[in-house]
Amino acid sequence: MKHEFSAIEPKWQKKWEDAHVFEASDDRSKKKFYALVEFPYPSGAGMHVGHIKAYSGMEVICRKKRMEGYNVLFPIGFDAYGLPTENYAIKTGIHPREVTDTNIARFSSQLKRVGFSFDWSRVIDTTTEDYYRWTQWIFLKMFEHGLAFRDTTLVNYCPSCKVVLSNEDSQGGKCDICHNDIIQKTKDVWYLRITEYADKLLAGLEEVDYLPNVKMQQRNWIGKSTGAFVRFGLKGIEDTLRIYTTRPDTLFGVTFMVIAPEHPLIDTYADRIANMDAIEAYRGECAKKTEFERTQLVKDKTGVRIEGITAINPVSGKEIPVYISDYVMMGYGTGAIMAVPAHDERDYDFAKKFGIDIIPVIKGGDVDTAAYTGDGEVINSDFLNGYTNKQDSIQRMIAYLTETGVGEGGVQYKMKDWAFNRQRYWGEPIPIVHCEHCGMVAVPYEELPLRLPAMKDFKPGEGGESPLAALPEYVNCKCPKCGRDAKRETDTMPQWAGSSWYFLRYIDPHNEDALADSEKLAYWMPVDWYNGGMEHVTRHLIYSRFWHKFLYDIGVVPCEEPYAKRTAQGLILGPDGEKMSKSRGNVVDPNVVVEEFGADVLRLYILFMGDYEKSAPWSENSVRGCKRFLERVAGMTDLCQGTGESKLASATHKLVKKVTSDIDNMKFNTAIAAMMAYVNEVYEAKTITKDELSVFVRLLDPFAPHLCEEIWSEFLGNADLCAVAEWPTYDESKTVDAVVEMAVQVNGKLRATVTLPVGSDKDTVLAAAMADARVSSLVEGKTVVKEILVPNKILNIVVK
RNA sequence: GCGGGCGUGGUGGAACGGUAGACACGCUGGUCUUAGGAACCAGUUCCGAAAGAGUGCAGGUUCAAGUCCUGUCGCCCGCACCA
Repeated sequence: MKHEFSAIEPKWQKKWEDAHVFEASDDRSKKKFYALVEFPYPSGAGMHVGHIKAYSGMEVICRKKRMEGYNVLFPIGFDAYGLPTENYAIKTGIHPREVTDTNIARFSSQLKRVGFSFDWSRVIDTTTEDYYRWTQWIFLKMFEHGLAFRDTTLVNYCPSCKVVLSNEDSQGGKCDICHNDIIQKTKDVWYLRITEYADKLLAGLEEVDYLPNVKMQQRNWIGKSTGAFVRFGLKGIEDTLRIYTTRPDTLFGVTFMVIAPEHPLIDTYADRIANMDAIEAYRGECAKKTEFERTQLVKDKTGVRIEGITAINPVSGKEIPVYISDYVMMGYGTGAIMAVPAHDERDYDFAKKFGIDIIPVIKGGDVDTAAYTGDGEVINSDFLNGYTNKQDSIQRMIAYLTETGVGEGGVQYKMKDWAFNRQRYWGEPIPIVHCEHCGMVAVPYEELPLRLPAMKDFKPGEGGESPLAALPEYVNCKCPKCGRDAKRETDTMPQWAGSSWYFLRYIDPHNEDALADSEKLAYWMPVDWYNGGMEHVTRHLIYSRFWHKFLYDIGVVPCEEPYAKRTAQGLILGPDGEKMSKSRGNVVDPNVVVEEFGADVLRLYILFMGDYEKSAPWSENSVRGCKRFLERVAGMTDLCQGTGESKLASATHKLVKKVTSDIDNMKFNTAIAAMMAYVNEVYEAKTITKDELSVFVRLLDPFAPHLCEEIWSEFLGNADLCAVAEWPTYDESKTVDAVVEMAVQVNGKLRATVTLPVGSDKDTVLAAAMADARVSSLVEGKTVVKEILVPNKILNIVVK
């Protein structure tokens, strides 16, 4: 048989579709397997080989699970709201609705050409009314529970995209969409109170099976620290300066304090400050720097002493100076710190530069040369002297602070509340009405969806307001509560909204009464296995866990964690070993590969490249190797000699065992390598039985399903599709050969190999070993100290 | 700076502490071809006639180390003036 992929691939794709074999059933008596991949953003650039890799792993696992009899849910959809589409629409004048529909059609056909076994009957588009209706519903539930709120604070703002960004979207000080510098701006924005779930998000990580570095990155992002809040008195002022510290045990070592340039203390007491000019000048300099610059310029400490404000150490009563410096951030803790130069490197640098006292309060180290951050006995600290255990002294100090009313224990998170609104058109409208009399009022649930109005000109306003603000018929409305004239919120939700719950909608995508039926949710949730990219770990993955936990708390979903297991695929690099990008011109288009080599080859090669979780460069030559392999597979039909005994019996059982366990462990590359080796054996033996070929075809089917269907049905004559055939099983006792080749070592060095029956005892192996001239010459005349036998593997003779 | 991971042929990469380099690419030679960037066959870690050496480097544990331990160098990723 020849492998004519261009003829057979569309044929089998049609048969799969007609037979509905990949549609999950709601037959709840069957064991379920819910596999999820990150649904694509349907950009104008089309699919990327990276998409194919991201889906191929779960694809193989799902095809195998189906053959093993599971009720498999393997859905796909489109995360279609967002700035790239809107920007493209503005540039070309084509409406984002039209752009989105075109792109979704293109993506769908590309995915189908690769032969992915998605359940197309459940496809989702986050921009459709019957979908975003529920996105808005969840938002209103959060609003109802006080988790969606407005606040005026310093926010990340992208001047180029003209939108407020969340912390997650401004990592590294760059806008996630356009990669330009972001700036800090005070603005009135919508927040989702994700910090309220910080502890739950941390605790939940203990329960789930995620890759270790995924857990680590999330823990890091949440950034929980424990310590204490302390209020320092201010000399001559009836007010206090509140700070956060993780080291309350060093309070006696405080010799100055530092507040962030934006700290409100300065404006509040401006009239008392003698050197306001110098301070204003410094603040001006800081405001010019981006957050990124401020955190990168670590080398040199700068700052200005605030003359006229003196703090009082609440435990020692000492008077201490207060500085402003940009090494303290307004966004973390209270925006003010107590500085202990003896035991903190940053404070040490600052103290050295400004000539401030350095008082050691922990024994060990030498404050003349460097800050000592290690542990040791507490000194110079009154009632705390003599403590040697850090935790004990911290607890003692917190107890003291609490008793005296100047402080208390507390925790801090690096994670911030989620800035949730975007001043843009192409997103879910926020279903809130602003009423002069009632304040912010939710649009009634029964009025959802609040439709995104059709608009011709949706360029963002120059003043940074949403395009929807220019639409009086949308803005002007009646207050749902009092019925008087009111105005609609005109901002929309960020791109991450729709993707925060999409895995729930797949379970019941056409439900009009609820986001999904609760019995169906109980059956399908949680997602058994979720595979996606590492770049989403501190964005989508954390956002969706938050939404899910909220939905659990209000009784909508049956489990606390949405994803039982999370893995991640590595990148496909360009042939030059660099990250694929348009500007480098090293992007490989999956369409071109399918065109030239076929979908089976593309799928197979992507999984054969190397470890699935690691990055690897594209190599067209290796693609050819995979093509050659599939041609040899097709050619095996010419070697197939009916039934009967075969030399390949144990090889076949071994292969079933190997491929089965390798797929479960995402070791696709070694599974494929084992199948290649098997095919090489078949060609060497020049024969394979029908039964063996039938086993082999089913093992290869998840990787190269089109060719396997062809052999399965056209050559082997099976009536049913290979896609629903039974996964082969193996007999452990038949995976062992009658004879094995064993290594013989003398003093740990390989000297010979001997071929012996399986299970040969030590004496037999020894006798065979000594029959070897080389071994016997090395052993003769020496004392044998011991002989170590690893059955069926190795014999090591130790001589002196 | 802190945390995590990784260093194996010309290349991508295999190796429950047990015959290092599976599988594939590339390369070399051959067969068949008008031709081949097609197909097939043989060879391919290094040096060598043999002995030998060999998983970044230096030690250690072990009968046995790519694998475990210590140190060191290099690369990658995450976090980062987080108090």
